[in-house]
Parts: sequence; C-alpha cells; structure tokens
Amino acid sequence: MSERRRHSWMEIRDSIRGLILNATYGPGDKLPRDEELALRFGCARSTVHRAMRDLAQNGIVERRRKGGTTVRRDPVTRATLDIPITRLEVEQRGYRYRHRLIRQSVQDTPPAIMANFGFSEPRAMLRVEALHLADNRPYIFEDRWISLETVPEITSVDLTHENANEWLVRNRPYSKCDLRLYARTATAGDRDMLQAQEGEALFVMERTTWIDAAPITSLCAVAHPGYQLFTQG
Amino acid sequence: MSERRRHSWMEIRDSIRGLILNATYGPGDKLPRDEELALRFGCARSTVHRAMRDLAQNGIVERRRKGGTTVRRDPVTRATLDIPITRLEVEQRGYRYRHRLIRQSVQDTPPAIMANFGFSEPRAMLRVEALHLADNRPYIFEDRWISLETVPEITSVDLTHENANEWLVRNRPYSKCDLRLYARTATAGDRDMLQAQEGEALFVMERTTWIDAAPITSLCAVAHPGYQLFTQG
DNA sequence: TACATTAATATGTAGGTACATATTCTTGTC
DNA sequence: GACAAGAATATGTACCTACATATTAATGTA
Repeated sequence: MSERRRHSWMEIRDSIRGLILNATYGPGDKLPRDEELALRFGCARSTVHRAMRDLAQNGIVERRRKGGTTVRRDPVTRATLDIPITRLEVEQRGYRYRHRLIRQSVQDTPPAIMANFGFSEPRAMLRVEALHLADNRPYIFEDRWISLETVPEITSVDLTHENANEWLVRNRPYSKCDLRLYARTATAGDRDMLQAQEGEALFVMERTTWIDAAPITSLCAVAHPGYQLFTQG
Repeated sequence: MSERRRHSWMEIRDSIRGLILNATYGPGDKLPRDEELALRFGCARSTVHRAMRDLAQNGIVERRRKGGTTVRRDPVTRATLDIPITRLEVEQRGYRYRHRLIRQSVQDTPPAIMANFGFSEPRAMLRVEALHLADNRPYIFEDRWISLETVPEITSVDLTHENANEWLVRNRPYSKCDLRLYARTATAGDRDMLQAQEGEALFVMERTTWIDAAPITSLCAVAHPGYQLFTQG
C-alpha cells in the first residue's frame, strides 16, 4: 500500500498555485518550507524546488534563503518580449530587407545616452545612424552609440554593408540589457527619414546593453508609423 | 591529481556561451550532447543540463529530445516585462492613487476585441471603461471587455470602488496572456479623458488573457502623455 | 540596551542513478 | 521507392544524498 505514484513538477506547481488561488495562502503569506510541502504532496524536495523555481520565475512567489517562500504581495503581468534582429523581422513578414547607413562619427555622448549608461561624464563613442527598410519603405530608424573601449574593432567594420545591429549581436552578446518603450510625436526629421507625417505617433524602443559592467551600446530605435510589438505567453 | 573541483552551472553556462561566442559553434550548429560536454568540462550531466536550460530559456540555444542542442540561428533580445497593477505603479512613484469608473455595460464585442480573442462571431461581454489617476491627474485610461461566461461573478462586483484590474488579477489569474504595444495619436476623446493635447503621441498596451482556453478579459490601456515602460535584465 | 558573534535553518546547487519521452534513424515489407 | 514498424538515442524528469550559502534568530558581552 501507500502506492507512491510519481508526481511531475508541473503537477506540484499547479497544486501550489492552487493553494494560492483558493486563498489558502494569500499575498504576503509565508508558504511551508519545501521539505514540508514535499512530505505533504508525497514527492521529493527537488520536485518541489523545481516547481517553486518556476513559480518564482513567473512572479507568483518570492524565495529567499532561510527567509522561506512568500506569496508575492503585488501580482504582475509578466511577459517575455523577443525583439528579433530587424532583418529577420522584416524578412519574416515577407518583405525584402535593405539597410542604409546614414551617418557615422565619433562624438561625445549627450546627456540622454549618459543617463542610459549611468555615466557622470561625457565619453567619446561611435555614433551610428542607420535606416532599416522593408521593400524599400522605411521600417525602423536607429540612432546608436557604441563604446569604443568595449568594442574597439567596430571602427574597422564597414557599416555600409554590415549592419551594426547584427554585427554587435553576433560579436558582442550582452549580459545585461535595459529596455525603455514609449511613444513620441514625429518631428520634421522623422518626416523625411520614416516618411511619417509630422505630428504622427511613433513607437520608440531604447535599448542599452552591457557585458558585465562594461558598456556595449545604447540605441534609440524609432519604428515606422503603425508598428506594433506583440508577444504571446 | 586530477583534482576535480566543483563547477557551478553558471560557470558551465558561461563556458558553453564562450564556445558560441568565439565561433567554435556558429548559428545553426549542433552542440555535443550533454554527456559529452559533462565529460569535457569535468562535471555531472545534470550540471550541463542546468546550464543548457538557462541558455535555452534565454534564447541562445534550442534543445529537442533526440534532436540534440543547436545554436539558435536567429539571435533575439529577450526581455521580461513586468507590468504591475496600476495602483502599485502609481503608489511606487509616490503619487496618491485614485480610480474612477466611467462606464459599464453589457455589449457585443467589436471586431478588434473579437480578433484579440480569436472569435469569429460577436459575443456579449461586460465592457468597463475606467480611469486610473495619480494625484488626481489622469494616468491610464482602460477600456476593458470581460467574459461573462468565464467570469460570471463580475456582474455582482461594485466596480466603482473595487477596480476591475485588481479584482481580476486577484480572482482570475490567467494561464495565457497576449500583449500588444504600440503608439497612437490622441483623439478628441483622449483630450478630455487623459488631458492630452489633440495629436499628441500616446502609448497603448493591449492585453488579452485566458485561463486555459477560456477567455477572461481583453483590455486596451492608453497611458498619459510621457508614459514609459521600462525593464532591466 | 546596543552590538558583535555564533548557531540554526530554508533555499540553492552538485553529483549520481534510473527511467520517461520524444524524435530520428534503421530496417522490413510491399 | 514508399511507407510503416521498431530500434536507437539525446534530452527531460524524479528521487536521493551531501554540502554550500545566505539570512535570520539566539546568544553573549560591554
């Protein structure tokens, strides 16, 4: 007797989630420790641990060594955004991709970029302005700053043919990434660059990346009118 | 000799990432199987597995049973967005939160909402329009549709005091969530509701949630001018 | 009481074994 | 050669043990 069937960690996760949903444990409450739950569910501690890791990752609970597991007080909608390389995004939609280098020069970082990196003083960086096109229509305009200290080779890359976006992604994978999304009104400059009507609403993505503590790049990508970012999860 | 120190899964992960970065294994290439790598790194297969799970989660590699592990052909910037309950977001910024119910009525879903849920026919749902305020200034306006079949109790909730956002988050956690982000030009209606100047750029978040296959809610949240969504990771 | 030191404890991780599961590959049949 | 059935195999999971690590709780000292 006591036929102990094997429980999958997903079953256990759903059971624990169930306890939270039916208010057995409310926001801010402390859950029993893993070992106790394992005993109760009739599974190994490692299985409870696996389940808990998933719940923690999805923002349902918070775990701290010795502190135990608590139900998150402030529920969040957690979504994973995948921002692909622009070329692939364009090609996936069935358009022909093209890329145009607008300008490229070494300049001192302006305050906005300093803020993104957390600099207190301006630094000389490579500024690259480029346009991504889909079937020859403007798709995304990017204004990018690249650290010359972290990425010295960039000066010897021909950015008219090779695109900075892809070169960096393939050669300087980041370990940390900040992302800022907002809406901006189109200016006269956007009108020419993105064929946007002046005053039209544009979607902006600012992305700053580091490898450990070393700054790699910070870019401001302005999408064409009507652009949408979509995720499923 | 052969002092076999213990390797952490993060070390192993970084080593494997290193092999990808230095082009030992390029995009689309197949990595050695876990056991082989474990032998090579001098650790247990479970440690390699742990490392690989992390790399797969971060979109670096793809894993398939029997198929093995391959380096992802199309690198992505993967970011986790945490969209908190609006009240908490407002309070965290140090403002006083208030909520105002604008309208509430049962209506047939319009095409946009049908598309979000994947309906082919209109359905009667509860439509709730509400305004979130920060220090009495408009913060986010939400136009929400709630399924009467999945959430029948909602009709007996007093949404003038309890806010639909929080009630749902606490009472109907979702298992699936679609998210759509874009920019929109302010209309005359926004001018009154969000104190936006006509023509100003507004940030819009559309969120649709299900519990398994059952639709819960679909909402279109329009933020006040200047709103930014920010993530670190 | 205030503060530093030490003990206690819950989660995190490494290693190992056994088996499950999903594919791919191989082989057999027509 | 086409297709189906079965074998082979890489990843996934469950359970276990032993430590590691981060914090909290308890204790001792001034």
